[in-house]
Amino acid sequence: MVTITAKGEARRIALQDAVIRVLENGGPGAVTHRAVAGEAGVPLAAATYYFASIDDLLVSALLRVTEQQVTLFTHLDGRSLTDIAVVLHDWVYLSRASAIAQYELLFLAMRRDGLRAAADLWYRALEDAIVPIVPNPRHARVVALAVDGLILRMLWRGEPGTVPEVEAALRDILQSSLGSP
Amino acid sequence: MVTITAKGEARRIALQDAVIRVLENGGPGAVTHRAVAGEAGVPLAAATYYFASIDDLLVSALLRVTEQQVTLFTHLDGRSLTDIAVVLHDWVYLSRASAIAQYELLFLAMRRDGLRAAADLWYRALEDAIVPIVPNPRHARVVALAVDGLILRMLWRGEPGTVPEVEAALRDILQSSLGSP
DNA sequence: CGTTTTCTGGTACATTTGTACCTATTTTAG
DNA sequence: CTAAAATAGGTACAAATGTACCAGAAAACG
Repeated sequence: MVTITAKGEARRIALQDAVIRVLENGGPGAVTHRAVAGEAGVPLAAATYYFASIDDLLVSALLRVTEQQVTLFTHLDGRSLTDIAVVLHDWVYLSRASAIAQYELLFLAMRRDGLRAAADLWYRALEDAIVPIVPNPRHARVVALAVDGLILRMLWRGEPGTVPEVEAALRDILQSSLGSP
Repeated sequence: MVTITAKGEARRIALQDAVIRVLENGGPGAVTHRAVAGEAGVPLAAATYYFASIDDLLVSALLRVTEQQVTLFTHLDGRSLTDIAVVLHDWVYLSRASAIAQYELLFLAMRRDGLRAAADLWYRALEDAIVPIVPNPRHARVVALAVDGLILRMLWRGEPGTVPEVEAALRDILQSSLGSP
């Protein structure tokens, strides 16, 4: 019978989180069984025990951050623009490792079919979070594209760097498609 | 005295191009001296001779695609929207390796200072190509963000996949900021 | 209780990697 | 033409990596 112990699950999660941290520091190339095990503070065999291949490790860890971000974005329904700016700002700058890992996922998904579903989830969540704010679906799509580009720019340049600046950028993006609200 | 032979330069370029192809197939992790040398059809020692470290190889190859793309985008000045759509479409789908490498560059630039300048070049070229089309600078910034997001989506999803569809997407993006042309 | 499965932690090994080194050969400069 | 520099191509080796294996501890379960 297949039983899942709580302790085992905790270690699995610890390993997934370690992958994210390794990803932030050294990029996808640095994600090795040994590096992840060391980061998680578990012996090497634990990493190979819970995740047979290095791919399992990547897929699992990146599915995890995707889930986290999807829930983060789906809870933005009735929020104000300032609240959204705070969420975006905190995600990019305070959870930078997750944010970077998230986009590394998108690129891995270009090559690995196992990640397609996760990447799709991300795109859908982004659009779903925007649709209630921008009723016109065609405009919503454009806004989603611009927000995607904005996140990339924040990750790379560090600007806009403050919550008010992020809010201003979001306002600029939305204003261009709010001619008929 | 430092002399640069034409033959040597040709091999250097062949190696840079090989990096791009390896990057497309296997991602950054697959870029090894041996893989690149094999892809370029030169012995291993040639790769280590022209590029001391693997980092030199990456930086050099990615600077190359950046240059190519920058010249591609800066020549769009007076072109029609259809022409721009063709350029974008062909770049993403026909030079897919270059396009992917280009974005891998942006991610590597998050971690390596040696790539900051190249990544900056790319962002600047994208904005400079848009400014003549969208006079209002604030709107131009939003359009640049949306185009960036559009490229990402094309790379990942393969849609919009045809030139007319790309043109339609561009038109949607521009329309939102063309209230006063 | 015992036993069956799950987990732990350690070690070993073949493979791949970066890199250094060496000797011919070709190209350039004077 | 000659000497020097640049390039070519081969090989060797230490380090790192994925992965398999094993014996013992802990937990689950009848």
